[in-house]
Amino acid sequence: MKRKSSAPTMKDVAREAGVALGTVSKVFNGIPVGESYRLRVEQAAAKLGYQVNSYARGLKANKTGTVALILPNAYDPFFAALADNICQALARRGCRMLLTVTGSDPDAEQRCIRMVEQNKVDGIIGLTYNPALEVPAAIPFVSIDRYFSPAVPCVASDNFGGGQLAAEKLLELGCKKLLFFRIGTDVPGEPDKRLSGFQAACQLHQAEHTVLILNDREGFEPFRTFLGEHIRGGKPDFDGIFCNTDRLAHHVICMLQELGLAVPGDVQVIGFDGVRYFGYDGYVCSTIVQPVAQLAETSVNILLEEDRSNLPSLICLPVAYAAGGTTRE
Amino acid sequence: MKRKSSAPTMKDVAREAGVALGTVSKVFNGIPVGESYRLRVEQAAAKLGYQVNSYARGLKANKTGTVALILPNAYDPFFAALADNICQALARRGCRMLLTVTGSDPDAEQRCIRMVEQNKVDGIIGLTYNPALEVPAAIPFVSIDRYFSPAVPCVASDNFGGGQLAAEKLLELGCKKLLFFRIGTDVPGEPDKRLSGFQAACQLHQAEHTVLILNDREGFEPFRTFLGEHIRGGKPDFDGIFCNTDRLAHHVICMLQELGLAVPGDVQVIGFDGVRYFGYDGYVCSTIVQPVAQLAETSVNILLEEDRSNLPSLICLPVAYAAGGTTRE
DNA sequence: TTGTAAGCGTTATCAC
DNA sequence: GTGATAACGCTTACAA
Repeated sequence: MKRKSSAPTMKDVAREAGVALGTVSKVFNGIPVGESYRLRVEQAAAKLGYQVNSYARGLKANKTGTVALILPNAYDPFFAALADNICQALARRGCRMLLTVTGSDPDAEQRCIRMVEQNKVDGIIGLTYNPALEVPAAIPFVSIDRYFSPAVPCVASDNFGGGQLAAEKLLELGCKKLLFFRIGTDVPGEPDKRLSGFQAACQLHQAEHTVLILNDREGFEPFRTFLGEHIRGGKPDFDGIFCNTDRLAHHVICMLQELGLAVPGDVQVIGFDGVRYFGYDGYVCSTIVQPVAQLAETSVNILLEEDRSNLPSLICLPVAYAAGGTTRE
Repeated sequence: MKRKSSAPTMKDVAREAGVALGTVSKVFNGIPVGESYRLRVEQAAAKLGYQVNSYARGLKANKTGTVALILPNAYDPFFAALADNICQALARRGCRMLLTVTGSDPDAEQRCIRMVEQNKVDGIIGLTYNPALEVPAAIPFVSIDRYFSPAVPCVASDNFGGGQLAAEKLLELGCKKLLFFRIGTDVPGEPDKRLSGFQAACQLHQAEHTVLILNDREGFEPFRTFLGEHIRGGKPDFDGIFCNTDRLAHHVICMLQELGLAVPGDVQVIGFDGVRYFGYDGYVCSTIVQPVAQLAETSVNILLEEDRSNLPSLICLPVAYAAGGTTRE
């Protein structure tokens, strides 16, 4: 019988191995130690099932090997993929991930930050919508999709390039009259650039285009109304739609079909995000795919970068077009 | 200027407030203390932006307010919903969630367990496929969807009831010849009961039914072959299919359509899980909905239960049928 | 009631 | 290269 019932400590290992406490510590920190000692310690540790207590270690070393990820939610396919990839990227670096979801509530976002602050995490990766969010200067912070200030590194997809790409693809596929649809929050963010890129490409190619932007709380119905109003004699005024997100694209496609239009026959639709059925099957629609894995990897790399004196303030990662059945190939 | 550059400690607060260290501690632990003292402490803490260091606290109290969730991945819509709901349920109880993903790799699962063991989490919720998984007896553990032993509480949907419900719905909707399709792991788990329930209902109603079970690594193609072989003259040998998961249902529906059959016109299909488009839009198909929120809430409640002497070994939560366009209503 | 002091498990600094 | 010893920030008896 070992002492109490609690987990074995370094002291136990030291006693078991017949060495000093400090020696055990060195073994577990990769600090050179006599071969015979190391073996004795390792055997004793294995025998006792010893695990270093990372809290005690964190208390002393002021590093905990834990990073917090703050997300609006974990069920949205894009966020879910992000969480998954970030978790893996962190694991590769020997870190654990604390996940908090905010429900897009600014107060909850601030609470989450405070909560993880207590936990002495080594860093925070946040995808947030609180325009007044106070990020603690003491903890490394990386923002995804939202630029705060030069001091806070932001990692995002090349949203501008993605918007361009979408427009060019539609034109290349024969579309003559384009539509841009967007629905979302008022809080400015990198994704806003999708429209800019789209417009830039349209201008460059002198393509007719219309823009419709809605706020979250208005719901999808105004799009239906708009679409309905622009169909004359069964044929639409437009033949290509770029939607700000795959989710919107999906809704729009359903609306078009309900209105009797064929996709991609009458109208071609491209979304944004690269959402797949069940997370890993085919694309839900033709789309501009965000490089989720690179987004994750990059965020983690920047967050864990030792030299924080010279970090980029914005990194945009390349997107790619993927056919998903709602464009004519 | 405060001392170093590091975060303020209780000692700083005590000095600032002009009280003793112990008093500050009491204030932050809700232990009664003189009103005037409490105010002084609170003001000082606010002024300094003090946050209790939960690692130091955990070191002493042996409670960290952190729970680990071990999942095969975070991108599968069901797992993602689970992660989201468990995160919320934990937050409601003042706990944080450490998320680890294993890629369904048994070794990775064991590694995750060891990793979180180091972190002195207050408990572990696991959805795992390692049949030989060693769950540490010292840490409260709740298993989702897989029964280990009477000592390890398992929380699951009422899979048997769900299977029954699916069969009954199909029969009620006029199906005469039923099919059960399943694809998945060999590791036994609660979801296996979906078939048992389905068969029980078929027997009860004396309904013809066929069962096809595949292993993950065989892919979906055998289903296509099977379906193709059972269509004569454009009409199928069957008119109702219950698929083990919504994902399988989705693939089957695509196959049926490719084979020229109408869903739900010629064949009705019911899946299992309750997967929604983009996590919160409509159901992907008619389905037996798992009560994800209750699954999460229940797991957390059992995990955090103080009295661990008398825990249930298996809890099954009620499922519900939801129409999703692949059945005739 | 308030203040004091002894740890919790590690790491880091020294003498040996 | 090894082994005492003093922190790290907090909780908690216990003494004032």
